[in-house]
Amino acid sequence: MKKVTLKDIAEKVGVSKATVSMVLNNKDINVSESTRDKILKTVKELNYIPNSVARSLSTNKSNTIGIILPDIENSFFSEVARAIEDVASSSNYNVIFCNTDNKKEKEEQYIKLLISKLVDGIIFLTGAYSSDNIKILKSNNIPFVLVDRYVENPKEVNGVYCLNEKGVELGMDYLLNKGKKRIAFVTGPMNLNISKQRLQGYINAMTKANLYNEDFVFEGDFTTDGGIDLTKEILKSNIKLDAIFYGNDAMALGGIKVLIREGYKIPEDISVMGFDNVKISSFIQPELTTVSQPIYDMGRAACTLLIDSIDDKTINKQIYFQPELVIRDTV
Amino acid sequence: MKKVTLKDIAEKVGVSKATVSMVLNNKDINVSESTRDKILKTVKELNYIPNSVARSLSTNKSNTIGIILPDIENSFFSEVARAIEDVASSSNYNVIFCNTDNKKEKEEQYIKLLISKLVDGIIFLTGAYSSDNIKILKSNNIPFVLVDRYVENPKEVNGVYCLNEKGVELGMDYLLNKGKKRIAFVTGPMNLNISKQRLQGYINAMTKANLYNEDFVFEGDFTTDGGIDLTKEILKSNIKLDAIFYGNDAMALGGIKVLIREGYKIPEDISVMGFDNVKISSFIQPELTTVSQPIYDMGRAACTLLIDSIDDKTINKQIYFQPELVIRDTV
DNA sequence: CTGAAAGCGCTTACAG
DNA sequence: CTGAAAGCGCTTACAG
Repeated sequence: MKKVTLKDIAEKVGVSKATVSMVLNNKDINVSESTRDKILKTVKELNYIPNSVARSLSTNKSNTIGIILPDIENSFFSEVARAIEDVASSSNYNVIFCNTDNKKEKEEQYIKLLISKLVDGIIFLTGAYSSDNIKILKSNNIPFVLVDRYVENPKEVNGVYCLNEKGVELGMDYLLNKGKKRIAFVTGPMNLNISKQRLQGYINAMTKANLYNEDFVFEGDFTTDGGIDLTKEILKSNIKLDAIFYGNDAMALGGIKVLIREGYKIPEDISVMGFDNVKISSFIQPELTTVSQPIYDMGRAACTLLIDSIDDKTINKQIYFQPELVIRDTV
Repeated sequence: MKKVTLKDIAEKVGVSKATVSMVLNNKDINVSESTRDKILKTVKELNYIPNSVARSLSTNKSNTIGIILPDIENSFFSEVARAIEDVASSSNYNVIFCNTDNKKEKEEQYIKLLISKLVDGIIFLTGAYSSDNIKILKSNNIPFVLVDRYVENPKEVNGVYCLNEKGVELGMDYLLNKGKKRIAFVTGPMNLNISKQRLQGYINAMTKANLYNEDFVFEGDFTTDGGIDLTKEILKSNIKLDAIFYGNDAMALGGIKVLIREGYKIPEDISVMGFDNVKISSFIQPELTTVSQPIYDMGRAACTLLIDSIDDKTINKQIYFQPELVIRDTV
């Protein structure tokens, strides 16, 4: 059973491939009604599915985009991925996803693979603090947009970000207003810009309140398991604390678990604040008070920006989203 | 800045494109050391990235597979997706993912799109109870494997499944042994085979124990929000219950939330059992007692089976995984 | 209103 | 050990 091609249907109808191609691509201003109808009918009859690889080769456009992210299992990234696929598919793009586990080498490998597959653009959530891979993207002249995490010179690349520093300040204001003084902060991996920004928000607020003490800062890794381990350490250190502000929800989830297990009442004995507003954060009990990033919107904006950028390669834009305080039960 | 092609590097080295192609594809048994070295050097120098679309057109192989699933945001599916991408990428395949929201039309649309992109195979997690789309796959002679959810005639297609009926029986035995008698069961959407199988496990166990009462069965939808709504209804119905067995963890999460909010102590006042052993189920407090499907392993097996099937289109195999009881804190 | 022909960038027999 | 040529299935000027 051979695949049916343009040629087959051209022959059957008795026209040239060019004509068939034109009607299939809606460039049929110059094709008579009758031949168009015949062509369309035959396409149905033979169940013709165009070979878009061949199409890509001649048009130099694949109608697929790539998304490079640390781990699709992480609900932050899967929400971004969903948003991206939603707008991509409504603009007739498919999306290839790639898990890097924050490894620079994997990122590089995937970038090259995607370029070789002629993807029309790439959405890049980098976990490696390095601009080498950005250079590869640039030198290959492929449209791309960064999301959430950026490296040097953000002004020179398309990007979608959240105002992390401000977000943490928002959360801190709330904590401070509630009378919390001894507030610990658990950072993300410190090679990531977003970790630095969030920590900066904490430092700003604590300094302003004359409460800053660097012993209250703990370096985490943005994972739930990391949140568990670090919280155990914090408890062991015997520092008396009013609240713990986790640099993201994943760590806060781990933290809450340890706290409850150790007999702490939340928020009576200790308050907990997260960051991200991942879906699960409202599924747990007590529901997590957190700072929300508009994750889905950010993904959507990224994909829209990418597609604009594919259509007009000169675009170079940065979009900043506002974080918001989400008051629930843990403070 | 034009892209560099095979021709460019052939010209620069002073050989034919054929020769370059051969060394790049490791079919260079017949190429002299010296020309091979020269070629490899030039490839590096010019930063040559092969155009794999052109390659696909002549080899009729794209080295990409498609995965069609209801929603990548659902952690069950994102875990499967991660497993698939892991084995795919280690075998040099990329993966395109498609969200269908359980809509048959979307499934069909994506299948056709993927076929037109010449994907080498498709992993299909269908949410629609219909074999029409399976027929399209078959008639196009494209390798595919079903995961988790199947339709008619499973013997005729590649598939990876979990023994759902047995899994629920496992959970029921545990509940029954703990002396629970008034056990409610919340099903998934009843048009899915997996929902029927899980319900059947419940019916088997209850009937055997002489405890079956159809008033204890509630039809859910596998979502957390659905779990919330349904649990409220169950409480309102005033049926006295020892335990609720939810057809999947997502619904159990919603259920636990409602129960706690309404003042029930788990497991003292009422026990809760889930199904899936999704990652979050151990992040909540109390940790969910559930029946685990080996999700990651199932994804990995599916992708391995798909690749085997791509290499040898005659393969037709069904793999069944054993569920396991995971005892934690909610029973 | 329609067709012939070149081209996209590869791979693969085949010939020498 | 290497090259010339055909072919994969489309699209796109160009000509008429």
